[in-house]
Amino acid sequence: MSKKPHLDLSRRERQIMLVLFENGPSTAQQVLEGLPEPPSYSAVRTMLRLLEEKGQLTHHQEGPRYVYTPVVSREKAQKSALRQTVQSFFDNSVEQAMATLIGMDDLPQRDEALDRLEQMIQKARNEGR
Amino acid sequence: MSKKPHLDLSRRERQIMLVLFENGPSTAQQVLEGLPEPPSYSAVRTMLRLLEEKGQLTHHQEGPRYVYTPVVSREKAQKSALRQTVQSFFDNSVEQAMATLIGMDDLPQRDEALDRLEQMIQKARNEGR
DNA sequence: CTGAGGGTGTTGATTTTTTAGCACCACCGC
DNA sequence: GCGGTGGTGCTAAAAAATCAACACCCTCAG
Repeated sequence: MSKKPHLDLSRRERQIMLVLFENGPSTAQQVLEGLPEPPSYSAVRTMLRLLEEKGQLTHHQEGPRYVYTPVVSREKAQKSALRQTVQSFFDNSVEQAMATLIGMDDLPQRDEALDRLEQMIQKARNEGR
Repeated sequence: MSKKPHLDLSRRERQIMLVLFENGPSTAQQVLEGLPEPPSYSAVRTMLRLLEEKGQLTHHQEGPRYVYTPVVSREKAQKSALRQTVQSFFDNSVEQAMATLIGMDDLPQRDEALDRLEQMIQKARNEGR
């Protein structure tokens, strides 16, 4: 099993996985709607089946159709994605990444968010030991 | 110009860009060394030229050889990467992403890092308005 | 019963990506 | 001067990814 799943996927495969992570479990139709420069419905289904073969997805039947879900849990995917980003773009410095996040202007309700952040820090401190 | 550069790149192209962002400006040889399942030196050079055509890279001569650099500044790439990750995996919640980062176990000198984080928050508060 | 609608599996063709080979040039040591 | 080393550009071929067409199956309305 590769450590960097994203790097092993082709462009469309990646796009599809992202749609799935963004929107949660979806049917072929829904995935199609989430794709940029959408191909044919048929093409999407092929990709989905392929991704399933590669072990990236599972499907379960829901009524008359298939609903696809990433095999990796959202939590793992989150960590993995962040770790990857931090490594590639921040020299492995979690701290720097945090600094950049704080600086992101589009943070809504900034003040409240900062408050909650402080609480998180406190919590982290306590749990630390 | 697309807003999501990563999604428009093929697998190898992406891998190469990442190497460049991780290691900074590099020669073809260095890029090659940074690649997983490394292809031939020649193949790498072709990709580099291609990426340059697509406007992702520039090169400048350094002594006898070329050194390639991403066109997008590191800062922009950082923000863009984080934004993308937050959007795809965290439902656009910067806060949740922060929480996950704080929880990353491999944070070295955890306590000091938390201290500095608090300072960052203070600073953000003041600069906020 | 029968045909339309909406789903699936399979397959082959097209397009893109990826690769490696080859020709050329500059520099350096002998 | 001359061959070897190490870089480049270009290009064709191999491999992978992407796509769309087609056949089949089920369900349900008329």
